[in-house]
Amino acid sequence: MLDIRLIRTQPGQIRDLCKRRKSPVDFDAMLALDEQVRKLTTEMEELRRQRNEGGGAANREAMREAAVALRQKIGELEERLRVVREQRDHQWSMVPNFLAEDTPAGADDKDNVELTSWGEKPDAGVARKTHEVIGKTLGIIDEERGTKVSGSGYTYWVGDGARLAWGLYSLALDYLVQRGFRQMFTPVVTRERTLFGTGYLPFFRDQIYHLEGEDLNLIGTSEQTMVGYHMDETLAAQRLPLLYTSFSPCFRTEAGSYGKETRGMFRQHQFHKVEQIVFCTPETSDEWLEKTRENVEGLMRLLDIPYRVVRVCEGDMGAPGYKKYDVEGWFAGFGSYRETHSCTNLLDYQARRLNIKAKQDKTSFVPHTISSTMITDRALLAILENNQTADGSVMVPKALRPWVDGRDRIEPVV
RNA sequence: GGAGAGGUGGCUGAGUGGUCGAAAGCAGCGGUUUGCUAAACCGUCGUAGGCCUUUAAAGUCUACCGGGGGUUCGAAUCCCCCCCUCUCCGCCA
Repeated sequence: MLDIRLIRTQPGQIRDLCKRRKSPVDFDAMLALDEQVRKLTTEMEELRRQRNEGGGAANREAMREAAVALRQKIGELEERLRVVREQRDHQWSMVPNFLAEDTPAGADDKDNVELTSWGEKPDAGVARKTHEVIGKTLGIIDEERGTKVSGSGYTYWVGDGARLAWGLYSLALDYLVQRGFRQMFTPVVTRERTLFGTGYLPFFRDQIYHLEGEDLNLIGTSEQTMVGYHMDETLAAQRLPLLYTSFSPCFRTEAGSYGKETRGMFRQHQFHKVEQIVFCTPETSDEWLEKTRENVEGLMRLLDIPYRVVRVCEGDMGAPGYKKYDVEGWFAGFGSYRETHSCTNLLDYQARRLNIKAKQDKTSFVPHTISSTMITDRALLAILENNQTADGSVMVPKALRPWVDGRDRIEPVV
Protein backbone atom coordinates (compact mmCIF):
# COMPACT_ATOMS: atom_id res chain seq x y z
CA MET A 1 0.00 0.00 0.00
CA LEU A 2 1.36 3.38 -1.00
CA ASP A 3 0.69 6.58 0.87
CA ILE A 4 -2.56 7.90 -0.60
CA ARG A 5 -1.30 11.46 -0.33
CA LEU A 6 1.69 10.55 -2.42
CA ILE A 7 -0.63 9.08 -5.01
CA ARG A 8 -2.60 12.33 -5.07
CA THR A 9 0.43 14.56 -5.45
CA GLN A 10 2.37 12.35 -7.89
CA PRO A 11 -0.38 10.78 -9.99
CA GLY A 12 1.68 10.72 -13.17
CA GLN A 13 4.51 8.81 -11.58
CA ILE A 14 2.23 6.26 -9.97
CA ARG A 15 0.23 5.80 -13.15
CA ASP A 16 3.45 4.92 -14.98
CA LEU A 17 4.38 2.55 -12.18
CA CYS A 18 1.07 0.71 -12.48
CA LYS A 19 1.54 0.43 -16.19
CA ARG A 20 5.10 -0.83 -15.94
CA ARG A 21 4.13 -3.43 -13.36
CA LYS A 22 1.11 -4.53 -15.38
CA SER A 23 -1.22 -3.74 -12.54
CA PRO A 24 -4.94 -4.44 -12.98
CA VAL A 25 -5.66 -1.15 -11.18
CA ASP A 26 -7.85 1.32 -13.06
CA PHE A 27 -5.71 4.19 -11.94
CA ASP A 28 -7.73 7.10 -13.25
CA ALA A 29 -10.92 5.63 -11.89
CA MET A 30 -9.16 5.37 -8.55
CA LEU A 31 -8.17 9.03 -8.60
CA ALA A 32 -11.74 10.00 -9.43
CA LEU A 33 -13.07 7.78 -6.64
CA ASP A 34 -10.61 9.30 -4.22
CA GLU A 35 -11.75 12.78 -5.13
CA GLN A 36 -15.34 11.71 -4.56
CA VAL A 37 -14.46 10.23 -1.20
CA ARG A 38 -13.03 13.53 -0.10
CA LYS A 39 -15.93 15.53 -1.46
CA LEU A 40 -18.52 13.33 0.20
CA THR A 41 -16.52 13.34 3.42
CA THR A 42 -16.55 17.11 3.52
CA GLU A 43 -20.28 17.22 2.79
CA MET A 44 -21.10 14.66 5.40
CA GLU A 45 -18.96 16.30 8.04
CA GLU A 46 -20.70 19.59 7.41
CA LEU A 47 -24.09 17.96 7.95
CA ARG A 48 -22.87 16.29 11.11
CA ARG A 49 -21.63 19.62 12.34
CA GLN A 50 -25.10 21.06 11.78
CA ARG A 51 -26.61 18.18 13.67
CA ASN A 52 -24.23 18.61 16.57
CA GLU A 53 -24.97 22.32 16.67
CA GLY A 54 -28.69 21.73 16.80
CA GLY A 55 -28.35 19.32 19.68
CA GLY A 56 -29.34 20.18 23.23
CA ALA A 57 -32.50 19.45 25.11
CA ALA A 58 -33.81 23.02 25.19
CA ASN A 59 -35.10 23.31 21.68
CA ARG A 60 -35.63 19.71 20.78
CA GLU A 61 -39.36 20.01 20.11
CA ALA A 62 -38.90 22.88 17.71
CA MET A 63 -35.97 21.17 15.99
CA ARG A 64 -37.36 17.71 15.71
CA GLU A 65 -38.66 17.81 12.18
CA ALA A 66 -35.56 19.43 10.70
CA ALA A 67 -33.36 17.09 12.69
CA VAL A 68 -35.07 14.00 11.35
CA ALA A 69 -34.56 15.25 7.82
CA LEU A 70 -30.92 15.94 8.62
CA ARG A 71 -30.48 12.47 9.98
CA GLN A 72 -31.83 10.96 6.80
CA LYS A 73 -29.52 13.04 4.66
CA ILE A 74 -26.56 12.05 6.77
CA GLY A 75 -27.55 8.42 6.53
CA GLU A 76 -27.76 8.59 2.76
CA LEU A 77 -24.39 10.29 2.52
CA GLU A 78 -22.81 7.75 4.83
CA GLU A 79 -24.03 4.96 2.63
CA ARG A 80 -22.78 6.59 -0.55
CA LEU A 81 -19.47 7.32 1.08
CA ARG A 82 -19.14 3.75 2.25
CA VAL A 83 -19.68 2.41 -1.24
CA VAL A 84 -17.34 4.87 -2.92
CA ARG A 85 -14.66 4.41 -0.30
CA GLU A 86 -14.85 0.66 -0.66
CA GLN A 87 -14.34 0.95 -4.40
CA ARG A 88 -11.43 3.32 -3.94
CA ASP A 89 -9.81 1.14 -1.29
CA HIS A 90 -10.13 -1.90 -3.49
CA GLN A 91 -8.24 -0.17 -6.31
CA TRP A 92 -5.80 1.44 -3.90
CA SER A 93 -4.92 -1.84 -2.26
CA MET A 94 -3.87 -3.23 -5.64
CA VAL A 95 -1.52 -0.39 -6.52
CA PRO A 96 1.87 -2.08 -6.66
CA ASN A 97 4.93 -1.06 -4.70
CA PHE A 98 7.66 1.11 -6.14
CA LEU A 99 10.40 -0.62 -8.08
CA ALA A 100 14.05 -0.29 -7.20
CA GLU A 101 15.67 1.91 -9.82
CA ASP A 102 17.98 -0.73 -11.18
CA THR A 103 15.33 -3.46 -11.46
CA PRO A 104 15.88 -5.39 -14.69
CA ALA A 105 13.13 -5.14 -17.26
CA GLY A 106 11.52 -8.41 -18.28
CA ALA A 107 8.42 -10.51 -18.28
CA ASP A 108 9.20 -13.63 -16.28
CA ASP A 109 11.94 -15.63 -14.57
CA LYS A 110 13.81 -16.08 -17.85
CA ASP A 111 14.64 -12.39 -17.70
CA ASN A 112 16.13 -12.52 -14.22
CA VAL A 113 19.77 -11.51 -14.16
CA GLU A 114 22.48 -13.69 -12.70
CA LEU A 115 24.71 -11.71 -10.38
CA THR A 116 27.06 -14.22 -8.77
CA SER A 117 27.51 -17.93 -8.40
CA TRP A 118 29.37 -20.14 -5.97
CA GLY A 119 30.43 -23.76 -5.67
CA GLU A 120 31.61 -26.64 -7.81
CA LYS A 121 28.83 -28.35 -9.69
CA PRO A 122 29.24 -32.13 -9.54
CA ASP A 123 30.57 -33.95 -12.59
CA ALA A 124 27.99 -33.67 -15.34
CA GLY A 125 29.23 -36.76 -17.18
CA VAL A 126 27.48 -39.19 -14.87
CA ALA A 127 23.80 -40.01 -15.35
CA ARG A 128 22.24 -38.36 -12.36
CA LYS A 129 19.04 -39.37 -10.70
CA THR A 130 16.45 -36.92 -9.49
CA HIS A 131 15.75 -36.54 -5.79
CA GLU A 132 12.50 -38.50 -5.69
CA VAL A 133 14.23 -41.54 -7.14
CA ILE A 134 17.16 -41.19 -4.75
CA GLY A 135 14.87 -40.56 -1.81
CA LYS A 136 12.90 -43.68 -2.54
CA THR A 137 16.05 -45.78 -2.95
CA LEU A 138 17.37 -44.53 0.38
CA GLY A 139 13.99 -45.03 2.04
CA ILE A 140 13.88 -41.43 3.26
CA ILE A 141 11.11 -40.02 1.05
CA ASP A 142 7.71 -41.69 0.91
CA GLU A 143 5.52 -40.11 -1.73
CA GLU A 144 3.09 -43.02 -2.09
CA ARG A 145 2.01 -42.95 1.50
CA GLY A 146 1.93 -39.15 1.51
CA THR A 147 -0.54 -39.33 -1.33
CA LYS A 148 -2.50 -42.12 0.32
CA VAL A 149 -2.92 -40.22 3.55
CA SER A 150 -3.20 -36.61 2.37
CA GLY A 151 -3.41 -36.57 -1.41
CA SER A 152 -0.99 -35.54 -4.09
CA GLY A 153 1.47 -32.87 -3.07
CA TYR A 154 2.05 -34.26 0.39
CA THR A 155 5.06 -36.35 1.22
CA TYR A 156 6.67 -38.03 4.21
CA TRP A 157 10.26 -37.51 5.18
CA VAL A 158 11.21 -40.74 6.93
CA GLY A 159 14.09 -41.86 9.13
CA ASP A 160 17.37 -40.25 8.11
CA GLY A 161 15.44 -37.99 5.76
CA ALA A 162 13.43 -36.55 8.62
CA ARG A 163 16.58 -36.25 10.71
CA LEU A 164 18.44 -34.44 7.94
CA ALA A 165 15.52 -32.08 7.45
CA TRP A 166 15.45 -31.43 11.17
CA GLY A 167 19.16 -30.73 11.10
CA LEU A 168 18.73 -28.32 8.24
CA TYR A 169 16.20 -26.24 10.17
CA SER A 170 18.19 -26.34 13.40
CA LEU A 171 21.32 -25.24 11.62
CA ALA A 172 19.47 -22.40 9.93
CA LEU A 173 17.84 -21.21 13.14
CA ASP A 174 21.11 -21.35 15.08
CA TYR A 175 22.89 -19.47 12.34
CA LEU A 176 20.39 -16.64 12.62
CA VAL A 177 20.09 -16.62 16.39
CA GLN A 178 23.87 -16.24 16.55
CA ARG A 179 23.48 -13.16 14.38
CA GLY A 180 20.92 -11.48 16.57
CA PHE A 181 17.65 -12.88 15.26
CA ARG A 182 15.00 -13.74 17.81
CA GLN A 183 13.56 -17.18 17.27
CA MET A 184 9.80 -17.71 17.28
CA PHE A 185 7.17 -20.34 16.90
CA THR A 186 4.13 -18.79 15.28
CA PRO A 187 0.56 -19.90 14.67
CA VAL A 188 0.17 -21.75 11.37
CA VAL A 189 -3.29 -20.37 10.74
CA THR A 190 -4.13 -16.73 10.45
CA ARG A 191 -6.96 -14.33 9.82
CA GLU A 192 -7.64 -12.69 6.52
CA ARG A 193 -6.56 -9.32 7.87
CA THR A 194 -2.98 -10.53 8.21
CA LEU A 195 -2.94 -11.91 4.70
CA PHE A 196 -4.21 -8.64 3.32
CA GLY A 197 -1.70 -6.70 5.39
CA THR A 198 1.27 -8.73 4.27
CA GLY A 199 0.24 -8.24 0.66
CA TYR A 200 -0.83 -11.79 -0.09
CA LEU A 201 -4.41 -10.66 -0.51
CA PRO A 202 -5.98 -9.63 -2.76
CA PHE A 203 -3.23 -10.79 -5.13
CA PHE A 204 -2.86 -14.48 -4.35
CA ARG A 205 -6.19 -15.63 -3.01
CA ASP A 206 -6.19 -18.80 -5.09
CA GLN A 207 -2.93 -19.88 -3.43
CA ILE A 208 -4.39 -19.88 0.06
CA TYR A 209 -6.04 -22.70 1.96
CA HIS A 210 -9.09 -21.38 3.72
CA LEU A 211 -10.71 -23.13 6.68
CA GLU A 212 -14.39 -23.53 5.97
CA GLY A 213 -16.71 -21.51 8.15
CA GLU A 214 -13.92 -19.64 9.94
CA ASP A 215 -11.93 -16.51 9.38
CA LEU A 216 -8.82 -18.66 9.34
CA ASN A 217 -6.37 -19.69 6.66
CA LEU A 218 -3.31 -21.92 6.60
CA ILE A 219 -0.20 -19.79 6.38
CA GLY A 220 1.77 -19.87 3.14
CA THR A 221 4.84 -18.71 5.02
CA SER A 222 5.57 -17.60 8.57
CA GLU A 223 6.33 -14.20 7.08
CA GLN A 224 2.58 -13.71 7.39
CA THR A 225 2.48 -14.35 11.11
CA MET A 226 5.83 -12.74 11.93
CA VAL A 227 5.16 -9.49 10.08
CA GLY A 228 1.57 -9.57 11.34
CA TYR A 229 2.96 -9.91 14.85
CA HIS A 230 3.29 -6.13 15.14
CA MET A 231 0.10 -5.09 13.40
CA ASP A 232 -1.58 -2.01 14.89
CA GLU A 233 1.52 -1.27 16.94
CA THR A 234 3.74 1.76 17.23
CA LEU A 235 7.31 0.61 17.69
CA ALA A 236 9.88 2.66 19.52
CA ALA A 237 12.37 3.56 16.80
CA GLN A 238 15.35 2.78 19.01
CA ARG A 239 14.21 -0.84 19.13
CA LEU A 240 14.78 -1.16 15.39
CA PRO A 241 15.90 -3.24 13.70
CA LEU A 242 13.74 -6.10 14.93
CA LEU A 243 15.08 -9.40 13.63
CA TYR A 244 12.87 -12.47 13.74
CA THR A 245 13.17 -16.01 12.55
CA SER A 246 10.93 -19.02 12.77
CA PHE A 247 10.47 -22.49 11.45
CA SER A 248 7.03 -23.37 10.14
CA PRO A 249 5.20 -25.59 7.75
CA CYS A 250 3.93 -23.62 4.76
CA PHE A 251 0.76 -24.43 2.82
CA ARG A 252 0.05 -23.45 -0.75
CA THR A 253 -2.66 -24.70 -3.05
CA GLU A 254 -0.38 -24.27 -6.08
CA ALA A 255 -3.51 -23.83 -8.15
CA GLY A 256 -2.68 -23.52 -11.81
CA SER A 257 0.83 -24.87 -11.50
CA TYR A 258 0.07 -28.39 -12.67
CA GLY A 259 2.64 -29.62 -15.11
CA LYS A 260 5.21 -27.08 -13.98
CA GLU A 261 8.01 -28.67 -12.02
CA THR A 262 5.51 -30.93 -10.34
CA ARG A 263 7.68 -33.99 -10.55
CA GLY A 264 9.10 -35.13 -7.27
CA MET A 265 8.95 -32.96 -4.20
CA PHE A 266 9.94 -29.75 -5.87
CA ARG A 267 6.49 -28.20 -5.54
CA GLN A 268 4.37 -29.43 -2.65
CA HIS A 269 1.19 -28.28 -0.96
CA GLN A 270 3.08 -28.40 2.30
CA PHE A 271 6.73 -27.59 2.73
CA HIS A 272 8.86 -26.41 5.60
CA LYS A 273 10.76 -23.23 5.93
CA VAL A 274 12.96 -21.17 8.19
CA GLU A 275 12.26 -17.54 7.45
CA GLN A 276 14.05 -14.29 8.27
CA ILE A 277 12.07 -11.13 8.94
CA VAL A 278 13.45 -7.65 9.51
CA PHE A 279 11.62 -4.53 10.64
CA CYS A 280 13.93 -1.56 10.13
CA THR A 281 14.12 2.15 9.40
CA PRO A 282 13.62 3.33 5.82
CA GLU A 283 17.28 4.36 5.64
CA THR A 284 18.58 0.88 6.40
CA SER A 285 16.31 -1.44 4.45
CA ASP A 286 18.65 -1.61 1.45
CA GLU A 287 21.43 -2.80 3.75
CA TRP A 288 19.23 -5.30 5.50
CA LEU A 289 18.19 -6.87 2.24
CA GLU A 290 21.87 -7.50 1.52
CA LYS A 291 22.40 -8.92 4.99
CA THR A 292 19.58 -11.41 4.68
CA ARG A 293 20.99 -12.47 1.31
CA GLU A 294 24.43 -12.89 2.87
CA ASN A 295 22.92 -15.08 5.56
CA VAL A 296 21.44 -17.30 2.89
CA GLU A 297 24.74 -17.52 1.04
CA GLY A 298 26.58 -18.30 4.26
CA LEU A 299 24.26 -21.18 4.98
CA MET A 300 24.37 -22.54 1.44
CA ARG A 301 28.16 -22.61 1.71
CA LEU A 302 27.97 -24.45 5.00
CA LEU A 303 25.74 -26.98 3.29
CA ASP A 304 28.04 -27.08 0.31
CA ILE A 305 25.24 -26.52 -2.17
CA PRO A 306 26.37 -24.76 -5.36
CA TYR A 307 24.16 -21.76 -6.02
CA ARG A 308 23.77 -18.57 -7.93
CA VAL A 309 22.16 -15.29 -6.99
CA VAL A 310 19.80 -13.69 -9.47
CA ARG A 311 18.23 -10.29 -9.48
CA VAL A 312 14.53 -10.76 -10.07
CA CYS A 313 13.15 -8.74 -12.95
CA GLU A 314 10.09 -6.51 -12.80
CA GLY A 315 7.76 -9.06 -14.36
CA ASP A 316 8.72 -11.89 -12.01
CA MET A 317 8.16 -9.94 -8.81
CA GLY A 318 4.83 -9.74 -7.05
CA ALA A 319 3.14 -6.37 -6.65
CA PRO A 320 4.27 -5.83 -3.02
CA GLY A 321 7.97 -6.30 -3.84
CA TYR A 322 10.37 -3.40 -4.30
CA LYS A 323 13.61 -5.29 -4.78
CA LYS A 324 14.14 -9.02 -4.81
CA TYR A 325 16.95 -11.52 -5.08
CA ASP A 326 16.40 -15.18 -5.70
CA VAL A 327 19.03 -17.63 -4.62
CA GLU A 328 18.93 -20.73 -6.79
CA GLY A 329 20.50 -23.98 -5.71
CA TRP A 330 22.07 -26.37 -8.17
CA PHE A 331 20.05 -29.53 -8.77
CA ALA A 332 22.25 -32.10 -10.45
CA GLY A 333 19.33 -34.42 -11.24
CA PHE A 334 17.51 -31.65 -13.04
CA GLY A 335 20.78 -30.36 -14.43
CA SER A 336 19.90 -26.78 -13.61
CA TYR A 337 19.66 -24.11 -10.96
CA ARG A 338 16.26 -23.87 -9.32
CA GLU A 339 14.81 -21.35 -6.94
CA THR A 340 15.45 -22.26 -3.33
CA HIS A 341 15.19 -18.81 -1.73
CA SER A 342 13.88 -15.32 -2.23
CA CYS A 343 14.90 -12.20 -0.37
CA THR A 344 12.59 -9.23 -0.73
CA ASN A 345 12.64 -5.64 0.38
CA LEU A 346 9.03 -4.51 0.69
CA LEU A 347 9.74 -0.96 1.84
CA ASP A 348 6.76 0.27 3.88
CA TYR A 349 4.20 -1.56 1.74
CA GLN A 350 3.33 -4.18 4.34
CA ALA A 351 3.77 -1.99 7.39
CA ARG A 352 1.33 0.58 6.05
CA ARG A 353 -1.27 -2.08 5.31
CA LEU A 354 -0.82 -3.53 8.77
CA ASN A 355 -0.94 -0.15 10.47
CA ILE A 356 2.53 -0.56 11.92
CA LYS A 357 4.31 2.64 12.82
CA ALA A 358 7.55 3.57 14.46
CA LYS A 359 8.15 6.60 16.57
CA GLN A 360 11.31 8.58 17.12
CA ASP A 361 10.70 11.20 19.81
CA LYS A 362 7.65 13.05 18.52
CA THR A 363 7.83 12.08 14.87
CA SER A 364 6.43 8.84 13.59
CA PHE A 365 7.20 7.01 10.39
CA VAL A 366 6.30 3.75 8.72
CA PRO A 367 9.03 1.13 9.11
CA HIS A 368 10.29 -1.06 6.30
CA THR A 369 10.13 -4.83 6.21
CA ILE A 370 12.44 -7.41 4.69
CA SER A 371 11.32 -10.94 4.11
CA SER A 372 13.70 -13.68 3.22
CA THR A 373 13.82 -17.41 3.03
CA MET A 374 16.61 -18.86 5.16
CA ILE A 375 16.18 -22.49 4.18
CA THR A 376 13.46 -24.89 3.06
CA ASP A 377 13.35 -28.61 2.50
CA ARG A 378 13.97 -27.89 -1.16
CA ALA A 379 17.62 -27.47 -0.19
CA LEU A 380 17.64 -31.06 0.97
CA LEU A 381 16.46 -32.15 -2.46
CA ALA A 382 19.45 -30.35 -3.97
CA ILE A 383 21.74 -32.11 -1.54
CA LEU A 384 20.34 -35.51 -2.54
CA GLU A 385 20.82 -34.79 -6.22
CA ASN A 386 24.25 -33.21 -5.93
CA ASN A 387 25.80 -35.58 -3.43
CA GLN A 388 24.77 -38.89 -4.92
CA THR A 389 27.59 -41.34 -5.57
CA ALA A 390 28.08 -44.16 -8.04
CA ASP A 391 27.08 -46.80 -5.46
CA GLY A 392 23.70 -45.16 -4.90
CA SER A 393 24.44 -43.62 -1.53
CA VAL A 394 24.38 -39.90 -0.73
CA MET A 395 27.15 -38.01 1.01
CA VAL A 396 26.00 -35.95 3.97
CA PRO A 397 27.36 -32.39 4.10
CA LYS A 398 29.65 -31.96 7.09
CA ALA A 399 27.37 -29.43 8.70
CA LEU A 400 24.48 -31.90 8.86
CA ARG A 401 26.38 -34.94 10.13
CA PRO A 402 25.71 -34.24 13.80
CA TRP A 403 22.03 -34.96 13.11
CA VAL A 404 22.69 -38.43 11.69
CA ASP A 405 25.00 -39.75 14.39
CA GLY A 406 28.07 -38.31 12.67
CA ARG A 407 27.68 -40.52 9.60
CA ASP A 408 29.04 -39.13 6.34
CA ARG A 409 26.66 -40.96 4.02
CA ILE A 410 23.15 -42.35 3.74
CA GLU A 411 23.07 -45.85 2.21
CA PRO A 412 20.35 -47.39 0.03
CA VAL A 413 17.98 -49.73 1.83
CA VAL A 414 18.40 -53.36 0.79
C1' G B 1 -18.24 -26.90 24.72
C1' G B 2 -21.51 -24.97 29.30
C1' A B 3 -22.40 -20.93 33.23
C1' G B 4 -21.09 -16.11 34.88
C1' A B 5 -18.23 -11.34 34.82
C1' G B 6 -15.93 -7.81 31.94
C1' G B 7 -13.46 -4.86 27.67
C1' U B 8 -12.92 3.43 28.67
C1' G B 9 -6.71 7.57 26.70
C1' G B 10 0.70 4.81 28.03
C1' C B 11 -1.20 2.64 32.95
C1' U B 12 -4.92 2.66 37.16
C1' G B 13 -9.84 4.07 37.11
C1' A B 14 -14.77 7.41 37.20
C1' G B 15 -18.64 7.90 34.06
C1' U B 16 -26.15 4.07 32.67
C1' G B 17 -29.19 8.91 27.03
C1' G B 18 -27.62 15.63 26.25
C1' U B 19 -21.66 20.27 24.84
C1' C B 20 -17.89 13.57 27.34
C1' G B 21 -12.54 13.37 23.76
C1' A B 22 -14.24 11.80 28.23
C1' A B 23 -13.27 13.19 35.95
C1' A B 24 -9.27 11.88 39.09
C1' G B 25 -4.53 9.67 39.99
C1' C B 26 0.12 7.76 38.07
C1' A B 27 3.69 7.91 34.24
C1' G B 28 5.55 11.42 30.35
C1' C B 29 6.88 16.46 28.68
C1' G B 30 7.91 21.98 29.81
C1' G B 31 8.73 25.37 33.78
C1' U B 32 9.27 27.57 38.96
C1' U B 33 11.50 26.61 43.57
C1' U B 34 15.61 23.84 45.75
C1' G B 35 23.31 22.05 48.35
C1' C B 36 22.48 17.03 45.45
C1' U B 37 18.87 13.05 45.01
C1' A B 38 13.99 13.68 46.09
C1' A B 39 9.71 16.52 47.00
C1' A B 40 6.32 20.61 46.23
C1' C B 41 3.88 23.90 42.95
C1' C B 42 2.28 25.72 37.90
C1' G B 43 1.46 24.36 32.97
C1' U B 44 1.15 20.70 29.21
C1' C B 45 0.00 15.95 27.66
C1' G B 46 -4.35 10.82 22.46
C1' U B 47 -5.05 9.10 17.40
C1' A B 48 -6.94 9.34 12.47
C1' G B 49 -9.21 11.97 8.56
C1' G B 50 -11.40 16.33 5.75
C1' C B 51 -11.06 21.63 4.79
C1' C B 52 -7.67 25.82 4.69
C1' U B 53 -2.37 26.47 3.50
C1' U B 54 3.21 26.11 -1.40
C1' U B 55 4.63 21.89 2.45
C1' A B 56 4.50 21.96 7.51
C1' A B 57 2.81 24.49 11.65
C1' A B 58 -1.36 27.09 13.19
C1' G B 59 -6.55 27.18 12.59
C1' U B 60 -11.15 24.73 11.88
C1' C B 61 -14.47 20.67 11.39
C1' U B 62 -15.53 15.33 11.76
C1' A B 63 -14.70 10.63 13.77
C1' C B 64 -12.80 7.36 17.49
C1' C B 65 -14.64 4.74 24.92
C1' G B 66 -13.00 -3.87 21.78
C1' G B 67 -15.36 -4.45 16.28
C1' G B 68 -19.93 -4.11 13.39
C1' G B 69 -25.12 -2.97 13.08
C1' G B 70 -29.68 -0.82 15.33
C1' U B 71 -32.96 2.58 18.43
C1' U B 72 -32.95 8.13 19.16
C1' C B 73 -33.29 14.99 17.53
C1' G B 74 -28.86 13.13 20.36
C1' A B 75 -25.24 6.93 22.39
C1' A B 76 -19.08 5.57 26.09
C1' U B 77 -24.09 5.07 28.21
C1' C B 78 -30.10 1.40 25.61
C1' C B 79 -30.80 -3.15 22.01
C1' C B 80 -28.64 -7.10 18.57
C1' C B 81 -24.42 -9.83 16.39
C1' C B 82 -19.20 -10.76 16.53
C1' C B 83 -14.15 -10.69 18.67
C1' C B 84 -11.26 -10.84 22.96
C1' U B 85 -10.07 -11.28 28.39
C1' C B 86 -11.07 -13.28 33.31
C1' U B 87 -13.55 -16.92 36.90
C1' C B 88 -15.94 -21.69 37.58
C1' C B 89 -17.35 -26.51 35.24
C1' G B 90 -16.32 -30.11 31.37
C1' C B 91 -12.51 -31.91 28.02
C1' C B 92 -7.45 -32.20 26.82
C1' A B 93 -1.16 -32.12 24.86
